[in-house]
Amino acid sequence: MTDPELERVARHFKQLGEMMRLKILQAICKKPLTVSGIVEATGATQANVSKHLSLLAAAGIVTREKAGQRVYYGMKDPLTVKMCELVYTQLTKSG
Amino acid sequence: MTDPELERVARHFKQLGEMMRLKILQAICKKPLTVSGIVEATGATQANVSKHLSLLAAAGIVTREKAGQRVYYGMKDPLTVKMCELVYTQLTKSG
DNA sequence: TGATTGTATGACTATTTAGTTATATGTCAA
DNA sequence: TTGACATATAACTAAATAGTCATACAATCA
Repeated sequence: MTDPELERVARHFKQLGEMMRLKILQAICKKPLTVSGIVEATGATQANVSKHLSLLAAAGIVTREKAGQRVYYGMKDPLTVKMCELVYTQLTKSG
Repeated sequence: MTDPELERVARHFKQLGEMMRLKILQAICKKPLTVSGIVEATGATQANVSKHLSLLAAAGIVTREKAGQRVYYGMKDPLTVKMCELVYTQLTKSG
């Protein structure tokens, strides 16, 4: 890969390198949730969740769909969840 | 996953979320290289490469093997390279 | 031994960014 | 309209960390 390509891949991984964001992804991995739903699921503040969702959406990791005054966020690519599981089993395997 | 588990997964992804480290991984993904070999391959300074390698080793992403005064670093798990490729195709797919 | 080479590390700076607070924006109901 | 609710964002603080420079440590060779 060229440097710009590596840069993009790194930026993608960086988004997955924050526990709060993984928590958010875990909350929406089954089905899309509203921001307040995610707030409730994660226990984080609304502002913090909203900020993380903006980053995740900008990175193309989550989808965003307005429904009235609510906004539903969902997983864009099932591969992301798979990757988290892969890393998890990889970690538990090596102790 | 529990919070501590998510924390570990996040920490792992965070290591992959830096271009310089991806560059290093790309350099050693075929076969292990010495630190100076990686320095040459990446163009980074020796101190910087060494620091990143310490982090990667601590995260269990690379292997470390001394051979005389040289130290060979290699990929610990081929899955890591697969993941990078997955993200790359995922990104190029979505533009 | 001393000199040299390969690797690691401590101290420092600058940058990035997670989280908070307060507020703005947008949407619906009465 | 007004009021209530849902989401986004600006300003800020504090913490983490990439990169640099100098130097320490370790292993080899003359």
